[in-house]
Amino acid sequence: MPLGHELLAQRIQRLREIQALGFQPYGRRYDFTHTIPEIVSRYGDKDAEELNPRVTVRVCGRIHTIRHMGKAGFAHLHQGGERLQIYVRQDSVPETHFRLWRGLDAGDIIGAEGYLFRTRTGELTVHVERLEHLAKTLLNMPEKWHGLEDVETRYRQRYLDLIANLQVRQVFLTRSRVIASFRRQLEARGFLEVETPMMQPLYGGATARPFVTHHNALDMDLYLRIAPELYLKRLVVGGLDRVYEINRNFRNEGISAQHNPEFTMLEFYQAYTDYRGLMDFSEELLRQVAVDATGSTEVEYQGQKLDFGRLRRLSLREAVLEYWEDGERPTPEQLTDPEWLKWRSTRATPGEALQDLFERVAEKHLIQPTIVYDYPVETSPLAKNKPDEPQFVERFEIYAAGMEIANAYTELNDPLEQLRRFQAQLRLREKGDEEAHQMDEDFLRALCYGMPPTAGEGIGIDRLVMVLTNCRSIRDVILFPLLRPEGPIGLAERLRALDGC
RNA sequence: GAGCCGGUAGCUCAGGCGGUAGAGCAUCUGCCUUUUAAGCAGAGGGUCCCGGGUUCGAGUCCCGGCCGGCUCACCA
Repeated sequence: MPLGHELLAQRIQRLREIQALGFQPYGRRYDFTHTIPEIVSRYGDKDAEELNPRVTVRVCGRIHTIRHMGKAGFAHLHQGGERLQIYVRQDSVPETHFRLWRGLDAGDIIGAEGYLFRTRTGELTVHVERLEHLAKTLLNMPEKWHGLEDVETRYRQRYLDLIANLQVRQVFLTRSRVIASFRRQLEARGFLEVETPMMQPLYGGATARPFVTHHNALDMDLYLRIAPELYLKRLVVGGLDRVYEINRNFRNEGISAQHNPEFTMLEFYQAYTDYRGLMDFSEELLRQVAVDATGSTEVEYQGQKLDFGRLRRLSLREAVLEYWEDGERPTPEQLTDPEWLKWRSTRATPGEALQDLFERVAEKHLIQPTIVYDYPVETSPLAKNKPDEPQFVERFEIYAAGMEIANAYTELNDPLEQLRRFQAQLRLREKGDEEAHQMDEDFLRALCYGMPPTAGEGIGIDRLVMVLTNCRSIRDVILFPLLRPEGPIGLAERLRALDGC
């Protein structure tokens, strides 16, 4: 009989023993007096005298380690990312409670009532007088020393990863603080949080291939959104001058350490400002997010110090010139010369070639948080032209750790120019570019009613969290990253065999 | 999609040139009333990812597949 089965049989047997002792293997509510983090912060620095007269507490948590020693024993309970030791001795608890204690396993969730004391080695510990059983583990916990290291298991069974690896909990707490910080800051500046369609009859707002789904009752195909942009701008037309949305985008493209098919984006739009205004705003936002998430504007990423205290700013063309490596550095004029660009990229238009050049030459060097501004019009179908250089648009991206983490621009609000841009996209589409924009005539109609001058920005939450938590892979900041199915697990069958259900 | 690396006990990992599969933790039994990677004595536990092939013999060599990681490509 394989161990997995034998162990499961033992644990199932133990359920009956717990019941026979008058406890419930899966208990009901437990009215604790303190969480374990509360105990630690309140009594963690109290010495033995300060714990007299006795402080009685009721605590609960999951057993992580358990040390049985004949007629007594110790265990560490975990709750809320903190741990607390409990001490159970035969002559301090009712007999059935001690028998319950003898049958407890690492992984079980229990409640313990007793008084606080310091052990010989000085560790704050609950001297238990009553136990309660709250949940039985039927499966073995990962090893106490190494924890759960298998990357695949960590992603597939994130619950186990969270139990075994406390740092993982920290990453997701930080992620939550990042999002809360954005909400707080946007709220404070009068931004309204909205929700726009995730299922869209036309997709747009970014260059990407969509997921397609189908609505049965309406018998129509729908696209999972690749961006909320066109809906958010409709709202600005409608007079919601400051709106934002934090939600998932879906892009049917490759998976990598920086790409998950669904990812979380903050998009916000502010009327009556432009991309220069958003540069200043972004700087403030990111500085405060870094502080709220990590306590400092400086964070360490893969051995390098990144400073969100101030964002460096340089134009896309300056970035290409600065990081040029191969052969003779081009002149600024050459970077806008279609003939020169044609020979330096396989892309069809001068603007695409220039951006291609930027991505190849400069992107990987942009380690410190940096604003890169003024992008070619060909790659930015929704952004407003620069008045003095119409082949460029008022657009910037923010880079950190060599990754693009934000994209912003002065929004194109001229419907006639928008129509021309859509037509240019349609021509690309006809040439087989699946990522080119579709014509969205309702969006065009909205612009025809007049959209105030507006600037908008999207910030990739996952990537920003990677940088702030020193994670190398986007899968480490997404609780359940997309994986191929693992195949049959076989647990249901084993449980059925053991329980006869 | 391509290249490289990996998959061995519940977990973390060893297994030299092909010869009946190992450790620590966990589990079970006994001892142990302030331990903390508790300790001591004993025991059980394996579809070596799956399927073919070579061989007297395959965890090991070859081919195909599955799953994952990394690096590219694409992308944010």
